[in-house]
Amino acid sequence: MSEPAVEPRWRRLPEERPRQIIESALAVFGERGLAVARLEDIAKRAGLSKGTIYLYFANKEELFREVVRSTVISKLEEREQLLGEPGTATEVLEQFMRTYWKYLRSSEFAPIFRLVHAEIHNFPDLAAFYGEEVVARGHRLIATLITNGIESGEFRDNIDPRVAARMLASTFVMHGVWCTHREYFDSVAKKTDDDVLDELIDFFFHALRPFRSDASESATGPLRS
Amino acid sequence: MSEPAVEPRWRRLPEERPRQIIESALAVFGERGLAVARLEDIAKRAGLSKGTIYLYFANKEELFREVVRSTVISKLEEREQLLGEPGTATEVLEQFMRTYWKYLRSSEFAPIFRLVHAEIHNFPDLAAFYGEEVVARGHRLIATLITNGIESGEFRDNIDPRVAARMLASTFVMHGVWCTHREYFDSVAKKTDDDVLDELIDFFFHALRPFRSDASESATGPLRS
Amino acid sequence: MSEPAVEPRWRRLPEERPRQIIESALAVFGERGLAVARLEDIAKRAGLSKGTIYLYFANKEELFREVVRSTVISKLEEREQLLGEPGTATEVLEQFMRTYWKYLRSSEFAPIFRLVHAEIHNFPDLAAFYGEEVVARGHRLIATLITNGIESGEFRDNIDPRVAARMLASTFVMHGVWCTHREYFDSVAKKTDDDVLDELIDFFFHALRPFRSDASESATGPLRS
Amino acid sequence: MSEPAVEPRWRRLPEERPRQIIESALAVFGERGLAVARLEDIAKRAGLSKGTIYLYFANKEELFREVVRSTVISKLEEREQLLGEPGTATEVLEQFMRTYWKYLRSSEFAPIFRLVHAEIHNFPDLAAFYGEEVVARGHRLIATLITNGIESGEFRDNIDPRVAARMLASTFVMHGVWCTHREYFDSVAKKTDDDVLDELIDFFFHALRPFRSDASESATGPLRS
DNA sequence: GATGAATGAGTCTTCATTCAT
DNA sequence: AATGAATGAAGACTCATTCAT
Repeated sequence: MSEPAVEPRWRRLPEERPRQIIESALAVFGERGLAVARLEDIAKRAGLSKGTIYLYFANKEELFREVVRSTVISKLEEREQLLGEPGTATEVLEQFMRTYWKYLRSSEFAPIFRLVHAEIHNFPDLAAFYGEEVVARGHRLIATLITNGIESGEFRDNIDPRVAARMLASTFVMHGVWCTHREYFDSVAKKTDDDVLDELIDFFFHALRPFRSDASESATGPLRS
Repeated sequence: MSEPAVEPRWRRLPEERPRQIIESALAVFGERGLAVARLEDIAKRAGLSKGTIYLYFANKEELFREVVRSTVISKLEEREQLLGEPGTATEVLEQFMRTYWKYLRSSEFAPIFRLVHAEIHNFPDLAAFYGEEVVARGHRLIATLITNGIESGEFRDNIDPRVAARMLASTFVMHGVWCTHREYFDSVAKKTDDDVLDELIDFFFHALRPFRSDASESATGPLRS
Repeated sequence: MSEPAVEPRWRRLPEERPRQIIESALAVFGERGLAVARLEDIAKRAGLSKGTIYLYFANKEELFREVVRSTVISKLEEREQLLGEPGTATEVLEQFMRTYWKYLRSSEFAPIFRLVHAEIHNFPDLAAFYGEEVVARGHRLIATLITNGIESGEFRDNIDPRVAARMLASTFVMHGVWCTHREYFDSVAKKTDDDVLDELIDFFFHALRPFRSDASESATGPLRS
Repeated sequence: MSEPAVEPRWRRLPEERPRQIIESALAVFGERGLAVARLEDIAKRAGLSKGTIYLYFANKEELFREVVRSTVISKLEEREQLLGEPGTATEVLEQFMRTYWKYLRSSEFAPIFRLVHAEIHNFPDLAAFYGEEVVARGHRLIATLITNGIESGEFRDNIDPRVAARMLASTFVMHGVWCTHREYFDSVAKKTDDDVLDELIDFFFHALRPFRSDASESATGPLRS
């Protein structure tokens, strides 16, 4: 589970296959959901035939598990590396927000979000895995970044970093979802991804700064757009 | 197994049937998802037989549409009434947050959230309906409350009310989801719903207030818990 | 298992269905074997559609179990009634042999024999059931008839009735099988069922009688045919 | 799982392959039946890979034919050699019964019996082959032995040797089957193979002897056990 | 010769939908 | 209006067979 992203499942060989299938499955599961997705479509999209999937995954459910696990795991390490980056807490946090947003806007996030929220109900082990390794671990990372800022005096000290971390994460995630379905949500309909990111960054630095400031370097202008 | 699933005290009024079915369907759809939910289970839970559903709904999909629509609509009016309430913007906004949170923690919200996000791809019309009537309309309501506060000087004036509304809504919604699955998310695991609500209220008033203040009446204590 | 032949499986109604299906299944299973038989063929032969079978039987295997059980059970009681019949031991035993032979030559026996010997391997519970309720119980019945004859002096007393019962049963069963596939077994190819029955009866009375007799009433002629 | 299933000491001679495969196939077919047996299991048991079987047999069905044919044929010659043995008819017949019983109790007989009776419908050519080469030929052999005994005055002369041969064969075969599944058949449950053989021998010499005798050399004791 | 990955036809099984009662 | 038996289309899964290496 924490080994290199592509565990040799229960057969070996064309080292490509499992990854090919998982990618294809992520797309199809993400579009249709676990129950509606057809193995045949996954196979077709991967350029394989139905039966081949069964050479690498015991069944549909097991494939689903691997899709969630392996897609999620591949993101975990790189995220943590931010902690070692040089710069002020403000700079590092802003960098984190930009990276985070990029992930939330990537093609990987939307299907995973849908799958997790739609199906994970029926997979308690996956839910526990996702809750701990993705959500909680993410929150702890953000909390650490904020703590750094509090200690350096960049952020106000009357805030619980863990609470603030949740505020940040929740806001970013929901905005990611809304932006993915821009056509349905007029709140973000006319904004670009970058507009929205700027709003998010502005809002959080305002909320975190010890004093109100009408102008600042990165979150420069007033929020009122 | 051959008796009616629920005690047939008095035959319910026929006009109640559709509502009965929708309630039952919301529960079952919410638990299993549209694709996996079985009409038979919905019927059984409603104390009816499979065929009866077809007397009131054209098919499974149409039933699903009605479930989302009618569940959602019933919430819309009452929400808007807040605008007429007396009190300062701060008081009204806090009241809104409490009401909102109560809804997010009710048994209705989780299934609807799951359904909408799980099936959104397959029901563009529902997505549009939900996006406009629930999300956008909600955002506008919040934005109005915030605008009132800005105009009264209670909130800082360098903020876009519509942006702030989104921040608030996104935070509340995601926290609602996390609290629903507390067992998997250690970030909120040890907190009660009321704890979390207090954090949310605190955070937002801090973010909205024109000047940093270390103590305030409603969001009294420091955020650091 | 010992209730009236047609247990109401796990749904009720058209009291005919289960029996219809079991009869059809006996034929198809008997022809093709459990693995090769197609549910669809069973359904078709019963004038039903595939899905209907699943209203009465959980799956193919369970249907198979019921086929063996119910087909076999229906024969059990009537067989035992012979014990109460009037007449000399010789007369009753001959009557038993005639009845037994009739059953072995009926359309029910061949498929059951094939099924039992081909498939029962994989169903230890069925094997135990069949071994006890059919084979052992049959042997005990025959042994009782022979014991009666020994006590009356009709049969020789230096024979173990239980051993003789097995000899009789084994001979009858195998001859039943060979006669069913007459086309392949020239040993019985040119004989009618009645010829073979006469041979069986002759042989056993010769083997059981205390003294050699060159002529006798029922098993009259010499065995040499 | 990726090593050759059996230790690859020396590569076996290629000419052995077909025999290897047939032996393995007999075991697997015998256990599972033709339809359920998987080529892969046969290959694994033979220490080969699936594809290799196709180098020697056109397909599964052809392999099955060869299994039955070759297993059966190997027994045919040795059986016939009994005819040339020295000794009285009684001695030779008893020797035959012992040899026959040994075969029936060997690991080869049970699977072949099961296969033939299970699949006979689908392979008329095999059925004809088996019926003639095994059953009929066996009956003729026994009939010859009995004829010898009649002519020598050892056996009674009012018996049709061909009929008696069938009686003997049927009894032995069914007892072989019952003994193979001792756990399910209490009639033979507590007896050893040798006990059963003694009973069979006793019974047949009693049935064949011209006069009742309470004691005899080979089938000495009374049958009553 | 030998391998085993890949294929896809063939079946079981489920369940939305229909309809006679 | 209500029922629930019956239908049959749809999809997961297996495994004999092929074929590139």
